[in-house]
This record gives sequence, C-alpha cells and structure tokens, in this order.
Amino acid sequence: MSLKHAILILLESEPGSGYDLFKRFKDGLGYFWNAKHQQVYLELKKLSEAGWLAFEAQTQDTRPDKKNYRLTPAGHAELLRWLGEPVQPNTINDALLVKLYAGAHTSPDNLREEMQRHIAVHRKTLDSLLSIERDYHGLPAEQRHTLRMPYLTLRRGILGEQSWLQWAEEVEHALQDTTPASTPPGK
Amino acid sequence: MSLKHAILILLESEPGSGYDLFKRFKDGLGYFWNAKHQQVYLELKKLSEAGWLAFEAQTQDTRPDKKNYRLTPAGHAELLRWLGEPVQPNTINDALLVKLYAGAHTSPDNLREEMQRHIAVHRKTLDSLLSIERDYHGLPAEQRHTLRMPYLTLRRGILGEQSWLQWAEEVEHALQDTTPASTPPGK
DNA sequence: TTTTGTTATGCAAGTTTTTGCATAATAGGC
DNA sequence: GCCTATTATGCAAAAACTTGCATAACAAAA
Repeated sequence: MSLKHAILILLESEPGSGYDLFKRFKDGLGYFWNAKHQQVYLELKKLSEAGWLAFEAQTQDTRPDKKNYRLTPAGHAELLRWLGEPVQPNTINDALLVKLYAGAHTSPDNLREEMQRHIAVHRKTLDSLLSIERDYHGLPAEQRHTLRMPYLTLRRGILGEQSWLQWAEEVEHALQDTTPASTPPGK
Repeated sequence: MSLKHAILILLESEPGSGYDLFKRFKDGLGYFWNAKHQQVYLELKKLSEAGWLAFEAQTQDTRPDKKNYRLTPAGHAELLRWLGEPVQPNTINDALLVKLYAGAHTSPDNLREEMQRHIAVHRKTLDSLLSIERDYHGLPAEQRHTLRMPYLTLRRGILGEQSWLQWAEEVEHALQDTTPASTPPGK
C-alpha cells in the first residue's frame, strides 16, 4: 500500500539501486516494512514511469550492472504531499495467533515447538535492534539529531519485541500447566 | 494467506454465516486478523467448492436469507493438517512508522496530530480488550478452561496495545522537545 | 417522513503481494 | 573442482486483498 512511499523516503535520504533498497528493508527496516526483491524492482519501474524517480545505469566490471535511482522534483513533491495525508492505522493478520486460537485442537508439544521457533526469531530481531540502538547512542549529538525520527521507529521495534517476548513467557507458563506430568514428582 | 484457516477455526467452534464471520473478525479478532466482508464471502465460496465447508440456506422472514456454513469432515482434516504445519513469523508493514521515519521532512504539528489519531484508536482497542478480559475472569472455571487458548491471543492483544501506547508517550515527549516554544516562559 | 444504521449477500475491476522461474558473474569454503 | 553465498536484475502467473458498486428489507432516530 505504501511501499511506494517507503521507497521514496529511503531514496530521499540516500539514492540507491533496487538491490540496495531490498537490503535496507531486509536488514534495517524489517521490523516495520517487508518487501521481496521482485516487488521492489516492480515498484521502482512503476515509480520511474510515473516520473517520481530517475535512474542512471552503472556498468560495473566485477559485478552485474546496477541502476542507481534518485528522486525527481515530482517525486519529492509527492513525498511531501503524502506526509500531509493521514495514514490508516495498521491492520494485523497474524497466522501464529490464528493457530494458537485453535490450540485446543492440537497438542501442547506442537504449540510449544511452534512458540520456540518464533521466540528464536524475535530474540534475534531484538538483539539486532538493541545493537543498533547502542550504535545510535554512541553517535555525536548532531548525528543523533538528524536521525531522531528513524530512532523513534527503532524504539517501536524494541518495545514491540520486548512486549512480544514477555507475552511468550505467559504463553509458556500457560502451556506448561496443561501438560500431563511426564515425570510425576515422588514416583 | 490463512484467512482460509482462520475461517475453518471459527466455523469449527461455531457454525455461522458470512456476515456472522465478518462480525466476529471485526468485533472480536480484529487485533490479530482483519478481513473485509467481500473477502470473507469469496473465501467461503472457495472453501465450499474445495469441499471443506457445507452450507444450508436459511430463508428468514424479517431479514435477508442467510447461508449457514459448517465444516465437513474434509474441512476438519484440513484444519488438523494445517495445525501441524509451522506457520511463518508475522511480517509487519506499518505505514505510520514509514511516515514517522520521514518525520524530519514534515512539521511536528502534523506528526502530533497523526499520533493523536492513532492513539485514540489504540486506546479504544485496549479498552475493549480489557473489557473482554474482565468478562473472561468472571466466567466459571470450566468455561475459562475451554477458552484458555483464545485467552492467550487476547493477552497478546492487551500487551501489544499497552506497549504501543507506552511507545506513543515516548514519541510525544520527543516531539515536544523539537517544538519551538510558541509561548516562551517569562515573556 | 426522510435519513441513517443494521442485517445479508455478492460481482467486477483493480492493486498489492507472493511464488516460481530465469540469468550471470564472482568470491569463498570444502 | 564443486557447492554455496552474494551481488544484481527482472518476467509471468497466481494468490490475496481492496475498492466500488449493487440489491433489499426492516428498525430507529431525526
């Protein structure tokens, strides 16, 4: 829905190629925006056709050629227009919760394994976000000020992941209670 | 992606019509699954054609006719199969964070208004979830046990909304700091 | 009495996203 | 020498989802 505008914003702060943008989504912004490389390339094509982006082809010796995209004045204007518009509150479609909702129809072991997989992913994300935060705090005041808005979105990621992991502990306790004791105490 | 399975689960616990399901998504499960009525009707049609659902048409006097859907044995088997499969961790695409990321290109006032709109929505959601939780705690132990899995998803909603609102306070503080004082102290 | 809201269903067209396939060069590990 | 990963781009088809429109009856509020 607003991959268009996510791309405009990323290219506004620094021009780059499709592959570039894809990696920025994957490594940097994945806690609030996700896109496959195919979709990124497709959107870049559309945005160029709409006149919001321009690109120069860079022939490279050791690597495949790349197209370097940057905003046109029309793209910049569109970005500012979009920023003035209200955005729709995020809607969530979370398959894990669907599964858990129906958890009574499957085994606690199955649910515990599923939770363990997801916990591992969320812990890794949190670690990476906390490491980015440490780097941020090490920056000089001027750069921290420049990055103050991205930092707020980083905080969302951190608080969100911490809250998720806290919930996961509640779930683990609840699932333990429903388990038949495999090694009963005193026997 | 798994609206299919969300529908199977809802109809497994209680058969119902498309309109029925739509309302259950809207009022009850909106904090983890969202679907428009058109999509619900479409999926019901597809699931029926796949042999996972059956329906009886109910002619009603005072209301438009409705179709009452329920799981077939094949539908039940599919649900169990799906529950045994791992689900992909949820990916987030959050337009508000995209906007905030680019916040330096717009006015703090614009961002504050945007945040206020979203805060109102999240507060309302939290209130409604807390009220559902109070009802749950008032139920007899037997019913609480039956609903223990849906209750875990409710907890996710509550912890998630609380964490969101906590973040929103951080954002408000940060946006205050960047505001030029309109009524400077002492003048 | 007109408007608004709720119940009830659905088609058609468009947008967005995913999945599968395809190419091609280089670097590094085994 | 082979396998895997990384860099780099893209088409085509399918699936998922949104938006716009359409119908129809009743109830309640204005």
